[in-house]
Amino acid sequence: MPASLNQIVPTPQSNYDQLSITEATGIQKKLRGFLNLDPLEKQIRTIAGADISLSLGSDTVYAGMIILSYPDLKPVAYSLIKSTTAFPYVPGYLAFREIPALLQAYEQIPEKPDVVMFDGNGFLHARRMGIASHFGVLTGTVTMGCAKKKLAGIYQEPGESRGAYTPVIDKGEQIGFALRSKEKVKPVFISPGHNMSFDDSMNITLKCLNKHRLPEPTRKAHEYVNLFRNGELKEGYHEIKELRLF
DNA sequence: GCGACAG
DNA sequence: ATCTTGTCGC
Repeated sequence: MPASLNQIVPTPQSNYDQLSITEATGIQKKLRGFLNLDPLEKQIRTIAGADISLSLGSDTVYAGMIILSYPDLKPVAYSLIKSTTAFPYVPGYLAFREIPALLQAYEQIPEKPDVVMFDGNGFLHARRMGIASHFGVLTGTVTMGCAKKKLAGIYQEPGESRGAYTPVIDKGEQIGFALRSKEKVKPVFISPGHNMSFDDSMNITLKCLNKHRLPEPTRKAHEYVNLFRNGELKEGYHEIKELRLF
């Protein structure tokens, strides 16, 4: 992580497991000062989905990031890492439980993706520092969040048609969107993580939707980490061979 | 004190 | 998140 940040937050890999909630809150408040939500200027060529798979009653975590071409959304590579976590799941502090392993998965990717979409929130957080924003500030990358449940704020139910969305507001400030990603399903919650705007997060998400409720990046990430946990995929970085029909 | 509460 | 079978509905 950037040298300037190394002075104010502990190294995720070695020190997140031992933090108290009070200390974790302090770190989130410090990181918040580095958050940038300016519009994304460069064009997107690849987007990654990040997720974790866990076994019940085990501290082992199967983390992974799957890279897709954009806007084609074809899987081109994936990075898998088996690790452990000691920090418990506490609403509002998901980053401290999942980021150490996700950082390992990210670091072993030779050609970094232009955007990383997390299975969780970014700005849509009580202290505006959900896992997507936390990871983004730590690594200086472009990130966003897509959660299956609301973490904070209030919102009006979006229209029933696919693509309808409403703002999620907290303390008079917009912190994200509630999006009907598919007809007749509960909405998903979208928010920018770091180095992109609210509009960017919504536009990117809409381009990543197909027939499913979850956008392709996180849907594929979830699929891959589960295959990894079941032993059907191996740890490490792997490129997906282009399927040639002749 | 009460309700909410990502994965 | 994960544990689990069938089942209801588009």
